[in-house]
Amino acid sequence: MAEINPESLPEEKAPVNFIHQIIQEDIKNNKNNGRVHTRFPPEPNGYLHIGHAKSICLNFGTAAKFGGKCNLRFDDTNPVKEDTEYVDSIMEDVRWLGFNWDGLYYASDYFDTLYEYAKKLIIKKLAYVCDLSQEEMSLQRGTVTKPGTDSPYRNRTVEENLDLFRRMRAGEFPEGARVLRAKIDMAHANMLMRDPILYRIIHAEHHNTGDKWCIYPMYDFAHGQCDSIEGITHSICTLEFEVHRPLYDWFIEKLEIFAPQQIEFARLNLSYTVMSKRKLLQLVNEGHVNGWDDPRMPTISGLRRRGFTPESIRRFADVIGVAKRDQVIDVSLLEFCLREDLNKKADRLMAVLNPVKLIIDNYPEGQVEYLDAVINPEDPEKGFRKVPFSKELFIEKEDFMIDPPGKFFRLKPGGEVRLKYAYIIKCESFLQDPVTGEVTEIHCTYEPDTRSGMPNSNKKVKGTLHWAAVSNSVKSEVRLYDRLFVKETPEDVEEGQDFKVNLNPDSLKVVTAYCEPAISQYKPGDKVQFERMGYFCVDQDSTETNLVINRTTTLKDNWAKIAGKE
RNA sequence: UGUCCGAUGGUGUAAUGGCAGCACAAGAGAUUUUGGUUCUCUUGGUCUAGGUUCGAAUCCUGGUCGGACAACCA
Repeated sequence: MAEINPESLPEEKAPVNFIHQIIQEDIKNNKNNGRVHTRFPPEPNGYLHIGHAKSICLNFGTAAKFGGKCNLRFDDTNPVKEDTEYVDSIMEDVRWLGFNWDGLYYASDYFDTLYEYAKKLIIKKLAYVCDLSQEEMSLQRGTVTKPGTDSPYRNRTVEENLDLFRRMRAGEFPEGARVLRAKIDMAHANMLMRDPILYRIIHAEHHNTGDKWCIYPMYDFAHGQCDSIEGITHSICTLEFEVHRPLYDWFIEKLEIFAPQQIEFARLNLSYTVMSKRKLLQLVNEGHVNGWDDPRMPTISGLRRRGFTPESIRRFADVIGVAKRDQVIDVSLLEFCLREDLNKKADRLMAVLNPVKLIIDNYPEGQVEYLDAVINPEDPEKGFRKVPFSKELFIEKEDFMIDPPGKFFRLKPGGEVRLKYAYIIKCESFLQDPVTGEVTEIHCTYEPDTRSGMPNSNKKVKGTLHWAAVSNSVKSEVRLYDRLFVKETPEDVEEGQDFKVNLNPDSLKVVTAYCEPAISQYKPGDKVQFERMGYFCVDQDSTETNLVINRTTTLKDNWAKIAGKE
């Protein structure tokens, strides 16, 4: 059984996407005895990305919704591109997203059956061995507006075809020497029906079948039949396979086997990123990112490392919907789903990422107070943590301005702000670097009776700042990630350029942050909110002595908007 | 100059011949010891021209625009 996610289970009157409408109708008509069986069929030639997550949620979610089953099947028909590294990562990602497959299969599990299917077509005079070279075949295929011409090998006898095909399998011919083709119609308006290739010779080791085979079925000759063998009732796939459907149906009909129903939907596109495996591979290979799980990548493993939760991704998949028109989803919707989830779950902590020293002149030298701070205001049951407060603190440089604009309600000369969970302070003076003018030290006084919880703590001040004690903080390496591309559509480039010109040079900035001691209790993968700064997670690169933290995303920042307008 | 698919606010997605709704984004306000959260409100849409109908986003026809298809890739 595919795991049921109660949150994504639609309400009685919730809108139903067109695929679920079709399935509801099928169940009503008792098609397949009301059985619903889907599958997620990746090729193990790369890592899964957020686009795959949409498909995974759709397939597993559909099975769960209708009490059906969902398989995981690796469509591994091309040994030169595939690898067990990818198989492992795909299984990990699917599980992490929260799904459990019913059957785990490989297209290569069916190579024997597929071989028999091919022979059956030969016997039915519906397939032939063709000796044309790749170039010749491409020439004879015609174009979308011109019909192709028949291969001179099209009318070989059944016996000759059977013999040649057997010898292809036996390894008697070099790679590329011959192929097995379907005999359909070289003048068909659908190019895919112009005698497509069924089998080709590849003398390569397969990650699953080793050296058992030297001929491999084409995806088109494998995919539909694999679905059929597994009894898949609804083969949900992306739009580009719509033109393949007549071919799949042709195989099913001629082979006289169970007929799954293929339904196509629009693949996901996200603004400010690229989604094709080829481009992602390029980013990895050329070192623009640090591997498939780089937190800037739209891969599942990248999002996981960035600090996304499976819940937020499932919610996203639910919210974007399913339809047949091309969709480009604004990345802000993904961020919304993320914040919505993290806001409920993430423990609050204070950390200063861009520090400037603040000294409270009238606070006793050497004194340390341990103040109570709420762990998560959205989840009061989590209680409190202790934060050490003392005379010398760090605050964010951006929280102090010498001559601020009107709506700035942070710290300024002569101004008052609250230090969160602590006291109200007043800025008395500040020191500047004589050369750069940069503020190097801020001097304040505090009002002892304004500590949080004290009677006078209700005093109204405009701003509240987070802070960290100079001598009681944990230093950590914080990786500030931003979107990977500066352009909404990275592929949108001028003649002669490619998508990489739109790479964001500032997609990663590394800083040293001062964090309250409570950070030490969190382990790689744990998620927290640094108050006023954003959501962060502990990275796997952390060691005993060097804590590494990723910024998952900033908080929604209205001040940035106001400041930006001025 | 082919075949197939598609077209609803900025972005997505509903409405299945009967009041064009929802989410994100954007804008205004309230609350707030996170310029977060929460709450209230606002702006803004049926590609186009005909036809069928009492009534069309929905059905029909033409056009326009977008996408897919000519790998021994999937």
